[in-house]
Amino acid sequence: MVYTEKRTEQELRKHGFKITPQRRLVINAIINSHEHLTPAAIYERVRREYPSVGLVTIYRTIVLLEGLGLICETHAGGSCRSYLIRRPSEHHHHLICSDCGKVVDFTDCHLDKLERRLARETRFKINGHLLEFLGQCRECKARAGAK
Amino acid sequence: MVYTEKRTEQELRKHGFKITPQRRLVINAIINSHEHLTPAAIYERVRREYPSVGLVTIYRTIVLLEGLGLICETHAGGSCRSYLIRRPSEHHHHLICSDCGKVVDFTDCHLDKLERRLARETRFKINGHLLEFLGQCRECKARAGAK
DNA sequence: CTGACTGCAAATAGTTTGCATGACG
DNA sequence: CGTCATGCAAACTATTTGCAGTCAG
Repeated sequence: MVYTEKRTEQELRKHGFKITPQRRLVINAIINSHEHLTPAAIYERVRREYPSVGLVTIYRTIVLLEGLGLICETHAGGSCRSYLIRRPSEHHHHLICSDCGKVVDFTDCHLDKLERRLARETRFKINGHLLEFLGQCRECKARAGAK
Repeated sequence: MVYTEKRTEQELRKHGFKITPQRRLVINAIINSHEHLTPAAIYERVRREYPSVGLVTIYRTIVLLEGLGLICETHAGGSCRSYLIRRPSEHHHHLICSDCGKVVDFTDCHLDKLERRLARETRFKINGHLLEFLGQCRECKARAGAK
């Protein structure tokens, strides 16, 4: 947790960007949520601590953090503009709860073999892939069942 | 090709929707493109044949076709609102060229084992997944190399 | 100090809705 | 013929840009 925060700030400094309270709050909002947040959701959270913040700053910070590879977009859960903190840089994927938005990361997708086969068959040069699982987490499953 | 078109129209009729020239053109535009098309791109193509069409109709038709499962969204290639025709309903995925937008479908993702393991470990009920590979097709690779 | 960052307001892009007219079945 | 579909205009939402003042380094 604290580590991720430190690392994110270090990365900003390393590239010559300034650490402002607004940026710090955006980073914290994303780190402390285990869901994927839309720009509006980030705005709302940052505003609780810092009411004068502008939505524009949220957008600009998102672009910045994404450019540095510190956060990443999710796709499967509705909005295509939802963001998550990116844990240290290994390749990873998400399992997303479609009810509450909770996200679980996993890293071992074993797609290399498939990727190689596709590359061979289609003669594409494959640069990457997007993999997200969608489902219901334990709690939401229970809640839905109880109804 | 023709088959897909017929099937799409049958499906519309089956659900009580009317076949209008506009709808036919939207369907054809999506079928005949081997790229994923944004609403604006579909609009432009339909307009060539039917200049009085409204962008609104494109949106409404997209929603309709998507609701019937006849087209599907792509995610990996930039815009999150790009559509492809969905070949008869088996589960499939896309390999997308990030330069020209060309799409190759593939069906065998072999993710069942991974899905079961994730479900067991996280206690999620997994409902589906999104998998897209991104790369450069043969032609774009050659063109890029030649430069 | 000074350039980068912020917040406001306004511009822009993308999408949806209300309503009168038109056309498929 | 009745109803569903269309197209226009207008409303909305989401995002971006210009600019003057502010602040981190």
